[in-house]
Amino acid sequence: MSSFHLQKAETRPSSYQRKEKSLGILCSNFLKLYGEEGVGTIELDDAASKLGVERRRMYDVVNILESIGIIERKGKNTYSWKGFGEIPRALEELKVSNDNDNGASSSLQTNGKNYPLESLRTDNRRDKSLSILTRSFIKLFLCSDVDMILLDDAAKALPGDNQDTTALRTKVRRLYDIANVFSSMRLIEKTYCPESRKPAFRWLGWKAETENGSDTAMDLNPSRKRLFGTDITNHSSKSNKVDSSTNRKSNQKVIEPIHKRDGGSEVVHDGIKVDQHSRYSSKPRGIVFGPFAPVNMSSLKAQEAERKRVTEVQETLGSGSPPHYHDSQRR
DNA sequence: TACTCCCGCCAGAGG
DNA sequence: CCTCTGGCGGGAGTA
Repeated sequence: MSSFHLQKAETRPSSYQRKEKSLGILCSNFLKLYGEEGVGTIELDDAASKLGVERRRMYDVVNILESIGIIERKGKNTYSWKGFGEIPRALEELKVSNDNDNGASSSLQTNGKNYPLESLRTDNRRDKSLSILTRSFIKLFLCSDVDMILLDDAAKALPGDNQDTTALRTKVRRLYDIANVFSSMRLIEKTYCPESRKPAFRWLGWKAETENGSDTAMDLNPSRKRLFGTDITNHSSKSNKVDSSTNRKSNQKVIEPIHKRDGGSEVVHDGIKVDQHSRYSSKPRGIVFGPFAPVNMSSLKAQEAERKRVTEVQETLGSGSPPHYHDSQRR
């Protein structure tokens, strides 16, 4: 690993708040930062420092965003900005892509090494599971008529060994990561399953935003569920994958647009308010930086200072050789 | 308690 | 060997 890690529990500012460091916020900041301005090239290390996060996190965001077509990997450490306009295209492709069948099917686990749908030719034979999982997750919505999905169900439905509970747990963690960034983009939204009361996610789709605010619903009619992947030729098997100890019944048709979305101006996703409108409008303003990020991204000074500070801290506790991080940071 | 999901270790790929 | 990637899951933060 290259960059400095640190920010161990004991060094975190007492004001530390986990939520401020969520992938969703990082994603929002990232999009605002590169969103407009003809910034064509994105350097990961540069982005990491500008956004005040460790490099590792950039890989998460970048891999998810690439699945949506917003950016494209150019090479080591560099990505190019494609734009939000690519989203509809990317989604359409996912919708139609005829992989080893999208998620939802039970048949595709090649024993031994569970193998996720890989086609998605996008680019080289890169098996980034997060990318694959992201695509599969999206396809779950686009190629079926479900209105909302429980991540646990999604994990079971998506490619992989759904027998291995540990693997499932890990997959669910990843889905949370993905859901976070998509929620921040308002591509999906969190809700609760009417009957089970359990947390679930609903697909909102991407709506092109026209200058004057009028949006052009792209693949979703406000509060009109059905219509989702309904006519996609190849969605064939979408249901199945049911059962599950606790709540069998799994996804499929949970319908009932409880929280009729749209209308509202801001939605709360995990307590974080997302401004529906001014999203990525223009000018990288309103960026929400993490706890130790610079206050104003244009001032590299602040960043440098921060970095220096961080380095110091690192040195300070250098000799210690912390076998295990996650110490405490009790309450 | 149940749900979230950040954090960073570390293996593997690339150069 | 070094740097870049990113799988992975422990366990802390939240609701």
